[in-house]
Amino acid sequence: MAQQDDNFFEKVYAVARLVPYGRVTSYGAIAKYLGAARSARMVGWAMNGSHDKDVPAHRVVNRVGLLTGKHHFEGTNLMQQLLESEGIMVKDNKIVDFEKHFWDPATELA
DNA sequence: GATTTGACTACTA
DNA sequence: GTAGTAGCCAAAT
Repeated sequence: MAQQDDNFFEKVYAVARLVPYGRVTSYGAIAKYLGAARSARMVGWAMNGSHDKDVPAHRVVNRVGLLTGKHHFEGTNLMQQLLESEGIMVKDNKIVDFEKHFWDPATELA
């Protein structure tokens, strides 16, 4: 059985896992890649269950690179710590040079 | 089956 | 420039 999973959630997880080390993406970018560009919220929703999956949700931020979902992590700085651990600079819960670290699946994966 | 919610995004005041 | 509201879509209650 292919693990493609037709579920919207699984698609989000799949893309999130494809995010390369030291890169980040936005909910809208993933949503767009899934064909639901206007369902950026769905991506975040899917992330709610990402804890059961090995999904690097810390690499997924909002369109401005703000760590909006950090509240959903265990610690208050866990998300930032993970990002900094990958060489990404985080300032005030926001990714520095977000554009440089931005990884768009629709562009990178095409 | 209808209502609420939700880790977003964009527009408008 | 900041703040608030509206629009989207899909899942959970």
